Amino acid sequence: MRRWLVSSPMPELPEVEATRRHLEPAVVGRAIAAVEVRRPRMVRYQPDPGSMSHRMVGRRIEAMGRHGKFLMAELEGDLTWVSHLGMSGRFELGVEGADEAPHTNVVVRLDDGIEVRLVDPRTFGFVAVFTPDELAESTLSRLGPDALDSLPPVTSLRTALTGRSAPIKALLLDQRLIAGIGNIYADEMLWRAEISPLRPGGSLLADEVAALRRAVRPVLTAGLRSGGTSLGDLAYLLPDGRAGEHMSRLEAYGRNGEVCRRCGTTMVRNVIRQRSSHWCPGCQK
DNA sequence: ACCTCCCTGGCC
DNA sequence: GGCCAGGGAGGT
Repeated sequence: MRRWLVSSPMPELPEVEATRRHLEPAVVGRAIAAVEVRRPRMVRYQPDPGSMSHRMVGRRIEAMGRHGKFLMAELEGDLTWVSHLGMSGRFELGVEGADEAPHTNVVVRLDDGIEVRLVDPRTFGFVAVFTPDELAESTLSRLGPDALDSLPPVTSLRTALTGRSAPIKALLLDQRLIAGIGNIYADEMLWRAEISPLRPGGSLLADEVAALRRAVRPVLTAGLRSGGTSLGDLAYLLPDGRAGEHMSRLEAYGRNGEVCRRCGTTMVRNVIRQRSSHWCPGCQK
């Protein structure tokens, strides 16, 4: 199981997007035949948790979307099946009756016998099915623009950061500002933009905001290339123990005590808002 | 705007 | 045996 932690990153935006691409062809157009909730805790923010299965069974899945780190399947009848992978969740596709991974907590069986399985040891992830009203009151409606698909222009970002005294690292993680940036990739973006995670958001100069903005897409797409690859064949990757590539490509996250690949300074780690930050005091100002 | 909690497996 | 990882909700 150590292989999972080493070779495959947390389910941040690139991994969630890879999941969406993996699931989409299997689920869109199919009807839901059965839902099995083995860990009730995984069903959350649902007016009546027991009703989730009832809301799902018999409905066709019309589309598969993503906003930030949330996955959304549009169900016929104006319902939205929302899921979040938390920090240890993943979706697996399997044939009914075939081997399943430990911690398979929710199983959604489609009308062709394919199962969509939510595997999540730490159960920080969740699923729910919302009506339009419930969706409008949920966290999803308060998410900022998606970091990958609709990153705001520099001027909007500057406005959003004006007067903010919180460290830029904390603001990057605030899903209401930009949706989809998690702890690993926030550190990568700040390294790339050569900005210290401790800098108050409002202190960033115009060209620094621009540099940070320019760092967002490359970092996420790099993660999508390698993380997506690992995710796609994860079922084979785990038993074989083949190492994924993504961790070795990170420039900041987990590199405290190691030498910065840009300037040679020893990198450091400190805790910002209860989250670990990894950065280079030599070139990140 | 901040802190605490949730949860499990890996690791010391 | 105890600590650590962390996204997001809830409380103050």
